[in-house]
Amino acid sequence: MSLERKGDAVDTIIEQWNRERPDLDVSPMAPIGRLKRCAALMDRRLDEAFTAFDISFWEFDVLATLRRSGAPYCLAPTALFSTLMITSGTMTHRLQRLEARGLVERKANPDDARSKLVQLTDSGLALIERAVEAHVANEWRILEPLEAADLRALEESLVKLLAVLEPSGD
Amino acid sequence: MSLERKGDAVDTIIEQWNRERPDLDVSPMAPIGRLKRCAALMDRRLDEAFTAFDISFWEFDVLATLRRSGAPYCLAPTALFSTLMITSGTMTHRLQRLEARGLVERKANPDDARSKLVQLTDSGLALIERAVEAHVANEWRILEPLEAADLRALEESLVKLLAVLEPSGD
DNA sequence: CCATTTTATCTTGAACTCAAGATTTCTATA
DNA sequence: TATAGAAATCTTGAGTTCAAGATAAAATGG
Repeated sequence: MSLERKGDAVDTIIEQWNRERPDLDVSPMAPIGRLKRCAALMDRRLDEAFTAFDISFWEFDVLATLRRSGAPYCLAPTALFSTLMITSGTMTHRLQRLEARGLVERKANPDDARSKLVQLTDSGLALIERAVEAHVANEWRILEPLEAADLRALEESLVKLLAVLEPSGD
Repeated sequence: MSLERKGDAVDTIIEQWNRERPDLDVSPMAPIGRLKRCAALMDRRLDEAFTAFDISFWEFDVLATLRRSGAPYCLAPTALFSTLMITSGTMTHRLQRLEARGLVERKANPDDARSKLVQLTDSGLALIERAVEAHVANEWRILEPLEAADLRALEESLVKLLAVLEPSGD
């Protein structure tokens, strides 16, 4: 039951605060600090799959959003940057890069002249089809060391945390 | 037992992939996607506490690392950027900013002329003492909607995930 | 004690991001 | 149908980050 756990980086931080500021109860730093650290380490692991395709995380994100929207793999910029949690300016920049690489193309929106739709090119589609396979395989590999029960518990915990954090919970 | 859960953003993404690429088992996207999304949303919430002190997240991070190292609140740059998971170049830039704001100062290292130690100024110390209090209070506030048992479960899950991701597990 | 290697840090240049403001087009309504 | 307000996007400028290379000092092995 009470297995001794070797302290990780977050344990060290909390011990330091307890020594320096015993007046503060910093226990929320445990889940929050680990969340941040897990996310940072996870990003690095995920990036490894993308470099094999010469794309970065954000390029994958945009292409994958278009791909999973279904044929004809075409969305308005607003739909993209809302989903991706980035600003419109960042979206403009990303689209320029992707268009320059020939992975997406812009076309007039017949219903709204304010926007130019973004569509996967054949080349972009071919790339994302292979990249997403490698990405998912990589995710399986990363999580493989976790016991099935632990993975389920993690999933369940994150569902509850996300529900608390989602803007809809304002 | 089987309460219906309203789908979140990650559920939508997984449903899309299942429709578009039924050949792929994308179930690892559930925990990984939520981890990323939780981390992004958490960052925003944490930032709110810092803006009240006119500092950004990275400024807090550096000052806090110095503060919790204990008196005399003085570390070598390498110790700082290793802890903070950033490159040396980024550290140089951050230190220049913090020094310009009068929150840290540089002093010769008597034991190693290659490094100039970084130390909190009185002003920097005063700032971080107040900022960390606000930060911890904010963390309590953010997690407060979670049931105690759920918080414990989350904590436990993240410990296990972090153990899998930490570089020591190479 | 000298040459080599390692360590610590800084410099440089490019990339990515955001906030705020500008532009163009749509929408509702008087 | 004008017109004000809303919406979609782009532009601009500044800030943050990293990778790679430069520099200086320390440690190591004869």
